[in-house]
Amino acid sequence: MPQIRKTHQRQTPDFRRQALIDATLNLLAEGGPEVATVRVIAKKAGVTQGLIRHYFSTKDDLIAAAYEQHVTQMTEATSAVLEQPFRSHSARLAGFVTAALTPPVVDLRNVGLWAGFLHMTQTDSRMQRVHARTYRAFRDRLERLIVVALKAADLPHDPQMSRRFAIACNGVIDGLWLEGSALPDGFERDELSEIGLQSVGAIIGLNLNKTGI
Amino acid sequence: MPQIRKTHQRQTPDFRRQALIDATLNLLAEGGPEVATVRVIAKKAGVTQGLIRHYFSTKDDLIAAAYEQHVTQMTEATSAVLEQPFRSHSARLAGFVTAALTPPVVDLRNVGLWAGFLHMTQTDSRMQRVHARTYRAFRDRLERLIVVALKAADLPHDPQMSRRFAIACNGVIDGLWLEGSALPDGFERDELSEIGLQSVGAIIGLNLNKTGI
DNA sequence: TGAGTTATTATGCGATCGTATAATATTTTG
DNA sequence: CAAAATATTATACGATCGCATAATAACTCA
Repeated sequence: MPQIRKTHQRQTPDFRRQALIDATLNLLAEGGPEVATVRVIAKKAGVTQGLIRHYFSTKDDLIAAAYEQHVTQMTEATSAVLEQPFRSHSARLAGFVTAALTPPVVDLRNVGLWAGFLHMTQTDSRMQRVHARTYRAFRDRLERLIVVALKAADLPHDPQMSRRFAIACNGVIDGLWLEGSALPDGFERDELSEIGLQSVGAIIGLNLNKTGI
Repeated sequence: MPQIRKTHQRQTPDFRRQALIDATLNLLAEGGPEVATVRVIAKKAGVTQGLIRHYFSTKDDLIAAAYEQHVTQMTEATSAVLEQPFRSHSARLAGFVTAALTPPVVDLRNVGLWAGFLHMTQTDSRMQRVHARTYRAFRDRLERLIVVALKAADLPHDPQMSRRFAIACNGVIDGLWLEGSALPDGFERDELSEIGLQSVGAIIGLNLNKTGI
């Protein structure tokens, strides 16, 4: 009986979509938009370039899908820590800040993606909406944590102040995230999150450094 | 006498080089690497694309020249403030931090450029050297300012500690710079620099908020 | 097992990419 | 004012871009 040589294997749509999205994100993170061409993406995903059109009506569609997944994943990676119990509201806030300043959130890959997506989020309206929504979700969550921690410590707080606190803390966190991700060897282990806790604590007037868990 | 129609005007090499570099930076900042093609750059500079080859041996050469000018300009914009006299060493440090967190250093254009250049600085060895040199120059200057301010305040300091302080403060500054530039409407006037002074002060244990000039 | 479904490959098209070279216009100079 | 120098334009080439369509292979199910 003749040996039939399979040229390829069928996969489920979900599998292929995911492979294409992953390849897109990896290329975008490593080489930026110029490198992430349809042909290179397809090759990295282990398919031929025609298949992209079969799953995404256009390249921009694939990019947008990849962006949506990336920001969702980033948000979840930071928020997951809040599911566990904490000894105090301060510790809860500290845990959140620490998670945002620790791998896998702090990662050169994520900075590369952030840079690669920046201009698109300023131009493409679809990605603009996703960006705005995600940014506000993170900051609002941070603000709620701050307010609760201030209340528990019997410190004064009002809406205007807490909003400003949240903006400031968000800025510090983003900055440290940027620095730590872009310069992996620039900080020692846990140094980044310690600085983050100290800074956030200084901004809102609460000591977060040794709150335990 | 016949009307002779000039098709173009000659310009000095410096003028054309500068026009090409400016066009490159503007396009890179607004649209990223994909938009900054030789044809678009030439058009924005008011010349035809062939002229690029006349002044730069390759496109990468032009990009590298543009990057070099950009980082130099950024550094100078921040350091210029140190030329003026200050009432105290703390005020001097505060002035430096404030300058780094105020326009024209804080600018959406600069973030766009930073994002556009990121992958190149990770890949191209020439741009990598420029990046490393500039980053260290900024951080070292910050460290010297911190050490002097600590000494003047009779606070303890040692090499290891001041290095860590400089890294941390640099991180906070970069973060706030990023946040303030990318979200121009997210902060009120002077809010960013105030947060920066508060955070840097908290990190090194010195009150910088109302040091005057 | 054979027809139907569709995932996948194969191939081609027009546009644009960076680069190279020739032609031309402008300015300088002897 | 003619000739040399060179800044600038004009044009072309091969490679690659995103996208479209046809051909083929793999799987499903009556």
